[in-house]
Amino acid sequence: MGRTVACLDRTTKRYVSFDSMELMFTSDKAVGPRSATKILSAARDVLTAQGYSSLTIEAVAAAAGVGKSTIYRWWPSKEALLADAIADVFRADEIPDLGDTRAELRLAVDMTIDNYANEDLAAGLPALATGLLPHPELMTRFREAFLQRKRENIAVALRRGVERGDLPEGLDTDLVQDVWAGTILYRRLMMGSSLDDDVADRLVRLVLDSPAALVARS
Amino acid sequence: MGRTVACLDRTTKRYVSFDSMELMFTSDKAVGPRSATKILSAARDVLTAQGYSSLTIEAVAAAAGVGKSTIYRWWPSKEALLADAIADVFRADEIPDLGDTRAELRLAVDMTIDNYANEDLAAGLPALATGLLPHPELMTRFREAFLQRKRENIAVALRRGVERGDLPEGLDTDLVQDVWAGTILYRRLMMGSSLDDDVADRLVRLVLDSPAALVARS
Amino acid sequence: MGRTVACLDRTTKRYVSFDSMELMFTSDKAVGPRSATKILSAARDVLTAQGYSSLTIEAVAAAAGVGKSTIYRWWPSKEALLADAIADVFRADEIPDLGDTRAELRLAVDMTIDNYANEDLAAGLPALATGLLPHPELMTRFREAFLQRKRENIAVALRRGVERGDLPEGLDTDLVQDVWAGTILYRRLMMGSSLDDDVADRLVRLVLDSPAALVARS
Amino acid sequence: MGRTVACLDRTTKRYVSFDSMELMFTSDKAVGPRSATKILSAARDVLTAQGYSSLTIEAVAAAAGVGKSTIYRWWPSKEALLADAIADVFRADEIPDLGDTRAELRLAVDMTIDNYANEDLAAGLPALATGLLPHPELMTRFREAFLQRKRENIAVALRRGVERGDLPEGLDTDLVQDVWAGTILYRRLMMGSSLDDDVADRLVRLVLDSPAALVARS
DNA sequence: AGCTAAACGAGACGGTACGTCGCGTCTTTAT
DNA sequence: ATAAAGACGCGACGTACCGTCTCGTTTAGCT
Repeated sequence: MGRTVACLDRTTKRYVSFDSMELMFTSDKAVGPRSATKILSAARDVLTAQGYSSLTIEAVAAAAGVGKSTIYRWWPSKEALLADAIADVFRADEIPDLGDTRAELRLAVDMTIDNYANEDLAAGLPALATGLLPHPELMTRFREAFLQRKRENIAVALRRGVERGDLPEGLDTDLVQDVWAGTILYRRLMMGSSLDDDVADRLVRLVLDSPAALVARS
Repeated sequence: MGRTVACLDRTTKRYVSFDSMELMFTSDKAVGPRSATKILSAARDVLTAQGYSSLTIEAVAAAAGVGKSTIYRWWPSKEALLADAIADVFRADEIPDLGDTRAELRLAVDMTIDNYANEDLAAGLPALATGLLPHPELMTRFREAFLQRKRENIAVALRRGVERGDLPEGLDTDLVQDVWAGTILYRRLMMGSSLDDDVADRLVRLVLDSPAALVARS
Repeated sequence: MGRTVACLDRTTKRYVSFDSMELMFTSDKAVGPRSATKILSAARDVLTAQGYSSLTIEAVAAAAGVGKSTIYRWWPSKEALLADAIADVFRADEIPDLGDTRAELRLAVDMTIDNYANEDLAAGLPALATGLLPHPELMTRFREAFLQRKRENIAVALRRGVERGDLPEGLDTDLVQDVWAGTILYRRLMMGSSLDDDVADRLVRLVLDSPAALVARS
Repeated sequence: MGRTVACLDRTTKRYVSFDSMELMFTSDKAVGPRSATKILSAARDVLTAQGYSSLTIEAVAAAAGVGKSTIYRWWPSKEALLADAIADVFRADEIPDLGDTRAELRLAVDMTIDNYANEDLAAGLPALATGLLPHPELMTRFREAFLQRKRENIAVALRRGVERGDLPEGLDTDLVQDVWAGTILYRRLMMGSSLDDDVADRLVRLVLDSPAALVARS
């Protein structure tokens, strides 16, 4: 299971996001920008070291030792670059079957916290939202490339809970994840609150205890 | 009860937030920007009509028929201006005592949805978060000026629910509001999902049904 | 008698070239770019020190300690700037009445050589020609602002020669000047030949000796 | 008798100009760019159709259906390419012995006008001058490859005039040609004046009538 | 006829300069 | 006296070409 990276489709001349594993498997030679790694990592470095307001294409190019045009050749905008830079380090692990629904849910919440509470990259998320909001089609592509895998992996764990009878039939796995991610992001970005053990535990219990509210409209 | 607006203290040269009522009451003394209303409303117009990326000081000045320096005299940054422009229309109503906890919670959720799902202004929120994130002290002041009143009014309603016995002693009102606001914002900004009646109802039931998870650590 | 400088007509919002004397006479305060002098002189410095291929707007701005936009605000193109920079030091003296036609013609030829053989600025002339050729209307304005005065002053001297009987009625003063300027420029730019005393003398004699060929078509 | 074309000496890695006849005669050895003709003609096409400012290597390569590297393989710079493109169509005919000096001189002047008044290519000449000025050695090589033959052919005709006694001993054939070419170019490029029959005739008479001024310093 | 080496097309790359836009400051003009 | 208008130094934008550099792919002369 790999990360997504940017690539220009040579046939359509349109930019597409490949899964890096696909990339590796489809070609033993590097396809796409030769310096994709260098560039994405430089973008993260700049974001971490200087903050979003200093995340300019020129700064990334300089940090990566690359010409601006190389970045523009492969990424159509700062948002696209930022999306890939974040996606590249976004956790989307499969939740192992532990035989213990509560433990699995806790793993899912922890992974979500890992992603959103990441000191540096989290700063990029609202910026990304700002940039993508006026372009719903980009937003959709971003969700698919970026959040899909993580949400699917977590949904698998939730469905295991349903099978075990720990969670009710018809659980709205999307809503559960919106509650988790939303609460975590909101506390992180707007409230600056802690995202400690206690909060994680309560988010788990919220799902274990109140399933009726989280069951999809019949 | 008025809205907060920004103002530069001429003595200390520091930026301060006035309650707009104060402003209105003292306006015969020509304190504060004469064109505050024009400017904030122009800012919202630009944001609505052209999106955040076109929300420049120059555009706001032009739309308000005002010189750039007039804006800079009173607001130290685009973020400050944006914050006031949003705060100016942010709903923070008191929740009336309906004698019915569920109905009151629903009012609270609806108000939150009103604020965050507002087609146009919501676009400004992640931008605001982006701008404020590197400045925790600004973020704090923003929270106080901006979210405080709304959260207090909702907390009053939640505590009424506790007194009525509909909600448990020790309910963590902050966490409740984080779950509500977070879920709503996340769906609005990241998922583009609907924020319909059903979701509102389930967010209410989530709080009514699973109080254990929402009680502060003992 | 002044030099031409660039100026934006505030009414028409179009760029115009003013005679600097006019400029001085029309306004005791500086009209036009506050740093016109700094900029034009920086342009000449760069041209002299590094050659035309290094004469970039960015280099001029840097050398003048000025923002690029200040240059673009007042000059619509590199050619316009170059034209003014050259015009600013282009000799267009009146030829004094010496009572000696040969001596006056020699003054005229020497002035022409001064202008075109100038080690550094001459390099700018073919560049200017290249830039203006596709825009006949610019070329016309350039001729008027730039060459007119010089040609008129020389024509005055030629007509004195006609009055004295040293040159024939109907002398084509334009053709004379085209022959002089053309020969000098061609030797300077294309042949790299010397432009010494001897050449100057022969260009004078060419006009004194062969008037028939230089009389306008009857 | 052919035209000169550019070629990179594979041994010395220096650029040399071949006479195109040499090229044709040696072409069985595959010397020189296979697509020299295509490229030079594409260069002229671009210059004619879009002007000098659009004469980029990339545009020429595209117009010629050729890779950029093929051009760079054979021409070290845009100026070299332009020089060859112009030289390729530059007239340098021998002036036939008509037994009539005036008629022969007129042929020479007409040929010069043909070359310099060519609507499209003339635009390339000042550009060429601009590019070559900072490199005197290139300028010299250009003169030799480009102007030499034409000037020699005209000089032959002038010397026939001397032998016939129509022109004086010691006539400075270089100065004559500088006057002709200079006047024509200057009127064409700087003045935009006509280059009609009348001008041609007067340039001829200028040389026939005023030989003293055109005799080399004794 | 098949092989080999060159020349070739295509175009990615690190760069430089372009001309534009908006920033936040400062100056001028006109109430 | 205050504010509009807007010039200014600055820095990033996204674009166009530069000249260099791999890449396969012709293509032509030589076994």
